[in-house]
Amino acid sequence: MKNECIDCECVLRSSVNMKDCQIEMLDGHHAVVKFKKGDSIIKQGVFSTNVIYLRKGMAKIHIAGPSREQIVRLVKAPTYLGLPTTFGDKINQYSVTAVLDSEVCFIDLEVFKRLLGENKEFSSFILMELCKSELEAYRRCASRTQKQISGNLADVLLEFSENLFGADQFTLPLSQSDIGNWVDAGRESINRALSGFIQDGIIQMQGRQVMITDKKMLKMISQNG
Amino acid sequence: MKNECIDCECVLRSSVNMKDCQIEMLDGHHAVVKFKKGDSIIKQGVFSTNVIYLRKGMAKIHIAGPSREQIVRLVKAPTYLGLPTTFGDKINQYSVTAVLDSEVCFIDLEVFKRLLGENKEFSSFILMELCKSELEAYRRCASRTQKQISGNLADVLLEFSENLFGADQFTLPLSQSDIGNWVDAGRESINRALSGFIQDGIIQMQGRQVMITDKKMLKMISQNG
DNA sequence: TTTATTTTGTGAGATATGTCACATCTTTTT
DNA sequence: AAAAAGATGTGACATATCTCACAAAATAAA
Repeated sequence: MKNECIDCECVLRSSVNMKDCQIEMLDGHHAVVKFKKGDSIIKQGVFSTNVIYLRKGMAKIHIAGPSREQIVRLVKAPTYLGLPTTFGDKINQYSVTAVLDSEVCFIDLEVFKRLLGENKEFSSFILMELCKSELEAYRRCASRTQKQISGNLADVLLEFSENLFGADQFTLPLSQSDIGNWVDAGRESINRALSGFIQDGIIQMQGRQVMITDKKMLKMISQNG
Repeated sequence: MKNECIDCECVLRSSVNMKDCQIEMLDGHHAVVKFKKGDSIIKQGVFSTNVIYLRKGMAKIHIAGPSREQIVRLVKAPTYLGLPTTFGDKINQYSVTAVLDSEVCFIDLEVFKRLLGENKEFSSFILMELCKSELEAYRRCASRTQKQISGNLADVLLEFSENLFGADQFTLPLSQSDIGNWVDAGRESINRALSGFIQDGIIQMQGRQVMITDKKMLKMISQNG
């Protein structure tokens, strides 16, 4: 188990020069856990003293809204999760659920904080990540409310294709109902919009397998839809 | 001009032990500027090498959406602005416009970064701020889309009353049109909802002066509206 | 395999908001 | 002070989505 961290993307990913003693500190205070798709990784409202590093897989971040649970973001490994828990009361501020089989590293909060203090590169890396998240949140907010369903659905498909999977063919990790929840639309509306895309020859589907056949059109719809 | 920073909330606010040399560094690389309400403080798309500290006043953060400009947040002093500009290409990622007469401190980006690196307390303070922002963005996202107009309007009024002004009586710093833009509603709908509130004795208005007379009801509407 | 449970596919009607159209008022500019 | 620009009321109508209702598939559980 010793020196597991040295090879972990957790460290590499931050492209940070960790000192040996810092890596050892990590090694001594973490635990790697596997989650199957559908498993809950972080539960909103629960006390926690860990930062979570998603090593492999994909997860949805969802938060309790006034009337129902709402998906606010879909993330793929590698990435940190649960950072907002670090401040204040150590209560998880949102939930995270695996949407693909995933592997996760629990890092002790105190160790994480100490590392932030000791390693400038590391802390500036985390800072950048947070900036990007905030920006993304703003952008999505503006985008979602200004487009109608087909536009938002196009966005989702493009996000899968370009960011999450990096391929024109992929298997949807979310149900239509979840997609609807994510983009603020009803499940039925998503279904109809999806059917429309198939009809128009923009995508092909068999089960949850999606193949984008007319990406240009999809981008068109994403922009003016 | 020397040692202006020592008294500035900019430093106090971060409740950080700045070394004298660090404060001097700030002193040498900043500029205080006043903005009248309506003035643009940050323009999206423009190159910038400054972080901005809002010392006094209030401002709206807005971002270009696919079809129009969208207000994503309203902030009051004291707070930092434009942090996302720090990463990447130094292009402002959103716009900020004063909604009240404001006072702003432009801090050189490099100096700011150096400070982050040198002062752990400072960087962890900024980190916390970013975490909070991200969370707030998620919450608002979930909230806005799950409520209808009266609920969102109630939220806005409560936000003014509790967070922004800390009083039950205040002057709206935004036009109804802006409020609508902020909560994803048409100007007309906001107007009608506002009239409804007045009719129901929840608020009183004369011009943009608002007085909340039935806060309980307002909170009710905020929750189940 | 059989039985539950969760997803997906579609229709028809209800509705909260958006949109357009004007008529005041206010505030700013000239 | 006059003119121009912007902000606010308010009505009538159009419409994109939601909601409800059911049936068929697909998945998971027993």
